Amino acid sequence: MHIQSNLTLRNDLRVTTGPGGSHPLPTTLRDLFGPQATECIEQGQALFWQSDDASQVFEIVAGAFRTVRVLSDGRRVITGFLFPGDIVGAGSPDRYPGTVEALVPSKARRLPRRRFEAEVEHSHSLRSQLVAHLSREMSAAQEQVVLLARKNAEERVASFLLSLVRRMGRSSQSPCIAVELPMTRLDMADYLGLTIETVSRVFTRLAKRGYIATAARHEVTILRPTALALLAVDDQEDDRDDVEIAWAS
Amino acid sequence: MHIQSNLTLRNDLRVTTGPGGSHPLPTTLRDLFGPQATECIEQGQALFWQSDDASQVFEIVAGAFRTVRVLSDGRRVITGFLFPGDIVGAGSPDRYPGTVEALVPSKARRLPRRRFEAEVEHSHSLRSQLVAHLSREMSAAQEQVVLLARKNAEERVASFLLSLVRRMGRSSQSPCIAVELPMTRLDMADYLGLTIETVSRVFTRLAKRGYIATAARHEVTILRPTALALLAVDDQEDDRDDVEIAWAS
DNA sequence: CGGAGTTTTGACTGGAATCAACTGCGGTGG
DNA sequence: CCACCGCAGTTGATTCCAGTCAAAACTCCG
Repeated sequence: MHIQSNLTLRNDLRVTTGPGGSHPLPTTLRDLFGPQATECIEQGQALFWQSDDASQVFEIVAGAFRTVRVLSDGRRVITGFLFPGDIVGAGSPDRYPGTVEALVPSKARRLPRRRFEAEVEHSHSLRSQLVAHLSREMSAAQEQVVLLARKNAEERVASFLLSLVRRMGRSSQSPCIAVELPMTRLDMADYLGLTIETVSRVFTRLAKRGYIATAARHEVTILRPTALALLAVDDQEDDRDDVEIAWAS
Repeated sequence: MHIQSNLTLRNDLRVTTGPGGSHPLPTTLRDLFGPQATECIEQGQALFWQSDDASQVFEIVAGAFRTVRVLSDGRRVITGFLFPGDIVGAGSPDRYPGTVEALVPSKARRLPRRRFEAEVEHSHSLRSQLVAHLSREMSAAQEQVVLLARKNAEERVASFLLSLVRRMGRSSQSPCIAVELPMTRLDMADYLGLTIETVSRVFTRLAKRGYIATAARHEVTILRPTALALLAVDDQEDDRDDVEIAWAS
């Protein structure tokens, strides 16, 4: 029951403006989106809505997104943020579990779910990548559960900032790290299970203590990463043994 | 293309807990564990520990388990409970994300992960079941995120009780439902992001209002399921279209 | 400059945590 | 049998962290 449709699926659409260049064979999940057209999503626009038929899988190409759930009485929860390279919709065979909205003008590619699944079906490597992908999503969700169940406001914000650093990757290995915050304070609050006021207060408190500096509205500089990591508690306990903490007063 | 017809398998219970029925072909993930020996795990004993090499996959046969994470300073979080029929360890290719401990004397079967993966590799049907399984785990985790981020103590307890009813299955369709609680108040508290005292207070409050009755220590009767469902808010918003809101005063 | 939306700051409130005492129950053994 | 213990759970008094309400300050626009 093998179908050697790799060639037919790739068609002969040229890869347009992709940062990746040529794609001889889909060796990663991302590569599957190579031939797809890049769509522009303006700020606030949704990629898809909660409970929609999950008929498409998306790759984020540029910008940033939030995944939103809303309770019947209006309470809002953001279950995650999406950044370039992320794939969304792969783990929901039925309905999308939340609405995905662009935080800033963004770009994405889409693939019909049947195409995505067919491709994954053909390749052992892609299959294990998919499982690994779902596993990573799961452990992120569990980390969030720990944060919401047992961390206080400061610990939540500290964990959040560090997770952003980890995902966006620190460019230089300088002691201070600049982090872009494409989301608003409200988005952070709804992600961290806090209010906008509490998030704001924690930011100023951390700034006064010299842990961070809030340059522009949507940018934070982390001045003392190790101190912040202490605040964040066990933030995803890697068994790193290079703990080496700087006890600067 | 041949994509359809992989959804034909219904996930839920067929003849389970039968003492060693015949297993002609593994058609469900559970069937894979059929030939394995059933191990007895006594109360408090762990099936595996957080950060252990995830070299085994388990099927819960009898009893009940909790999945525990502990922060460095001792704060405890229970990320989930496991009941007969559940499969655990399938979604963690690397390390187990938490410690799984028996709440009561329990039984389980184990399969080496390589065997599990090899079997799944052979069968298209098992593969899609695995994805469905991971997807269900994911949506449970997200439901927990919503609960922890935005629900108050009463709503959390109400949601919890209803989720137990949903999982254990109401035996009779009588208006009142007896639910067994194999876990202690502390377990519930650590699952719901509350303290033991708050859980206790909410139980008595719900009992005084006639929503539930606490018969024995480890048993609750739900007297008014629909009232409790209202309290639980949007508890996993099925897209029921019989919304029909009563705008009483 | 003005106006709307976002963020910050302040005063006060409230719900859950904390601290502490008590109850009830099951087991154990005198 | 019952006195004793220990544990799980309940109840009460008080505290405190984050929420709420309100207003001011800042930004980004035209």
